[in-house]
Amino acid sequence: MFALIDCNNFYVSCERVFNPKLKAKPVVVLSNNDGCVIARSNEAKALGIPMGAPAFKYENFFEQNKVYVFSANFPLYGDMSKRVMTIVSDHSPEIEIYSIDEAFLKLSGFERFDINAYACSMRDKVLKWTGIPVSIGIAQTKALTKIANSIAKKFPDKTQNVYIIDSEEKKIKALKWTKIEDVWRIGRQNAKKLNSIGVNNAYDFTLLDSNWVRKNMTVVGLRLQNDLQGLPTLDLEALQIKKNIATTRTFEKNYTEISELKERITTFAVSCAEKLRSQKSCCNSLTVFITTNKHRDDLKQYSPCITIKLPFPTNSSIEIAKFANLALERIFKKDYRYKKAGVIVHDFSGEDALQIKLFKNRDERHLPLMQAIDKLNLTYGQQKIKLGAQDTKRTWKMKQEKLSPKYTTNLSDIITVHC
DNA sequence: TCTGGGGTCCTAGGACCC
DNA sequence: TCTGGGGTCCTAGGACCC
Repeated sequence: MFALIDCNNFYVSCERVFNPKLKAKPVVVLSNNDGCVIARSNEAKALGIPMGAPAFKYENFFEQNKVYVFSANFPLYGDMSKRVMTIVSDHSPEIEIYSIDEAFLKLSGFERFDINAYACSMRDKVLKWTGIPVSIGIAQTKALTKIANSIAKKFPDKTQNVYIIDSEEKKIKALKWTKIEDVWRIGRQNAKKLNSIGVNNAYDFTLLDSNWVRKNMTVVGLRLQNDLQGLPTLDLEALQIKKNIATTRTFEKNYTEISELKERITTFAVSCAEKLRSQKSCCNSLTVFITTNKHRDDLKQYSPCITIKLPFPTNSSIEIAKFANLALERIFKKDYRYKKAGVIVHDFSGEDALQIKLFKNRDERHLPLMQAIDKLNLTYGQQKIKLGAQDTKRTWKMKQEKLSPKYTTNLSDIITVHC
């Protein structure tokens, strides 16, 4: 059997742990730049606020309905996630941390266990030790645990947030209950395709001819079908180092000059290089993109993107920034209003695996220099040491007007208890 | 005025090889 | 008249996830 542990309305729950007056109130958390809604409490969902709602369109609505609004506080959520995962990982030697708020467990050798009692005690322990409520779904396969989990979440009174699919009848009932567009790994495009041939729920999907599924939904769809039928096909996946690292941002205003974009691209490149160094990788190629505002159909659109191969693997901020700017120069065109840009690095090799090239080699002096910069930034705060091409006056990163304190990761934000 | 950010996997098609 | 067959590698783009 597999189990899926999923934190309920995770970001909202994190805010509630340190701010109890938010309990039973509508609460939403906004994306970076306070752009759109990325988490909602049950009360906010009941008010009809959709996922991804643009915040500016809902300003009045939030006020009228007394909705508590927060800017995303990722240091807090990341730290709370670590605490939850530590507890969860005590419950099985085989775990896959699937996202910031979800983990799969493999329950091998639990045949003689009362799995329900085991799951309930895990749920209680996480709540008591971290304050985060979780739902747990258990079934034969990963795809079925996803469904079990949504049942556990949807019917808290009946399930106490723990649901096990352990019989054929329960499986069929659960599959019939799940709308096809709500199935894990069925996105908008596939749902449309399936609806058009009369497949409306997960059960219909399991009955489809597997050749049709293979042909129209690739092996991805076929694996999912097997898994939903109860045939374990998707296994736990080991934690691996990243294969891509990206830093992308929407700007607070439109940029038209290449000099402005160069400053942004340099900053994004530096951020990618820092992330590369933290996982001890070098990149061999990078992609730069810039784009105009896609939500404005009255403006001229231009969204170029370019990938370049680097002459040698590197994780030096200086080198990566230099190549990213060369790439930018090749795609930039005048007379457009750019709203967003990004740098993505890929094709990684290990930091130590240096390959000597005949003509161009990386500058070995960069490595100790970068180590020194990383150390200084760690001690004195992010971005204290910057490249000259970055805007040294720019101290803020993005719009975060409703940010809660970093209760668990910043000593000056620690909560005070009055006895 | 204002609409997020960061990932993974798969496939088709081009370029190349003998 | 007629122009093979079997590979590999790489990349862009689509679809999906949270």
